[in-house]
Amino acid sequence: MKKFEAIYMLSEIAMRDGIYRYLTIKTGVFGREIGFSQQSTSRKLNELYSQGLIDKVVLIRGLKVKITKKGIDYLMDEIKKMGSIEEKIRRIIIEGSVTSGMGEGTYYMSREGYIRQFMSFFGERPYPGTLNILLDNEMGEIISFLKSNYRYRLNGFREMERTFGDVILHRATLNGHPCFIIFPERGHYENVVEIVSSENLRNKFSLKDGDRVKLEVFPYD
Amino acid sequence: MKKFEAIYMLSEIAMRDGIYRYLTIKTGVFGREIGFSQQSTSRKLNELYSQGLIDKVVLIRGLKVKITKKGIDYLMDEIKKMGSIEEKIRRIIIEGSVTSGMGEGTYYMSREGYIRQFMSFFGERPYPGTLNILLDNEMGEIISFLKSNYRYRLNGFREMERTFGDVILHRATLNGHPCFIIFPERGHYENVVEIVSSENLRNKFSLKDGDRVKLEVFPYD
DNA sequence: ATTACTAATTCACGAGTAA
DNA sequence: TTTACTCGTGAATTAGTAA
Repeated sequence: MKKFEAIYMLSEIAMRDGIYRYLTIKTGVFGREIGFSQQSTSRKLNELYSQGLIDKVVLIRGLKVKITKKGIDYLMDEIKKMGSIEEKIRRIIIEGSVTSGMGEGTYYMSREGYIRQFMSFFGERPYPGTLNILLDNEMGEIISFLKSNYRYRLNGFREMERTFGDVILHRATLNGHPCFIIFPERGHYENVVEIVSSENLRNKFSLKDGDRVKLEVFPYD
Repeated sequence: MKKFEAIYMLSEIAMRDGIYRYLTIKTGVFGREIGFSQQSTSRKLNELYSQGLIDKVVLIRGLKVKITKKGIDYLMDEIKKMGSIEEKIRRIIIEGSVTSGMGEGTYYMSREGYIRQFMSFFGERPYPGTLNILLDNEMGEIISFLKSNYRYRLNGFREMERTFGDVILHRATLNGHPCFIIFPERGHYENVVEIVSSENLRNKFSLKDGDRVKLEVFPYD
């Protein structure tokens, strides 16, 4: 039996609380639940048993199984692996360098229409200006991911005959400092992202154009 | 392809950073790494592609793959499942009722030989007495697990012609209050566990014999 | 050189059934 | 009744190649 299949079997037993105490099952019923025939389930459980991953006692009707220490270790390994994958998913690391432009972003982030929504999400008032980061090449993929998979979005509005579009926001850190990364929902095909924070990050970190920075974006937070 | 196999494939891609950016692979090499032939790997990747779980572009030599949003969601589901299993593994819940006996345990936990080791592990001095809990039936399995899978162990010693044996310790909580559960390494076949804490738990919670309590044991902490 | 098709092979699956 | 064995069947795998 392939390792990932053993993990699947063990996790199905674990979810039914067969970890520290015996779980009573019938190969027929259990098999139907996990997608195998009675015979295959019996065979697979015996295989797990002979690998020392589960304890198994045959009863008059049915059997009781329990994951062994070795089985728990086996599961724990897989859990750790999944944990490291979760980290990769939850924390996107992108690098780039500071570029000039407190222009357009500043104008945008001083519109009360956006600020009100921003404050209702995060409870803090953004510094009325953005820090622009020119991303290293090949980061465009990530931008397009962040544009279509977001948690926070500021609705657009009209103000004095001008239309302001929807804006997408992600929690992020710049050199470890909490901030937000924003994109206009439409347009924006360049390799530049804008950073918003309650502070003036350019001053706070004494950033000059061309300085390297590390951004971590948290699309699931 | 079975779901758990798709998860396996996706996690192998994820671990190679094929999450937000394209990962360049060759079906032959990648296949060897993950335990399949070149042909099977090609077939499986195409299957993932037709299920919308990965993006895939064939290059002149090799191909580039990237997990899609759908694939990430798929992985995230599995990660959550593993997280819930981890909880079950790390937190063993047992219930029982208070029983009398500040006797033997008290004598033991006032021996400096044990106290010194206890303090070097946990930095606190145990109250010189134990609270005994009679476990509900069928908990014996768990005791035997905790006896053989421990993190903390106090070495035995000789004192005034008497031999004190090794003692096994686990972090735990009693009704949510941090404490320790102890067993003598040898003997102890009853259905009773002893609880040690820096405080007198019986007084703190006004426990009388027969009162129901909930214990959580953390064998991995 | 590398993917992916086709064909040969294997081995996993489940029906039937003994225990 | 339910497990688990035997065995026929077919799906999955890989070897051989075409593209």
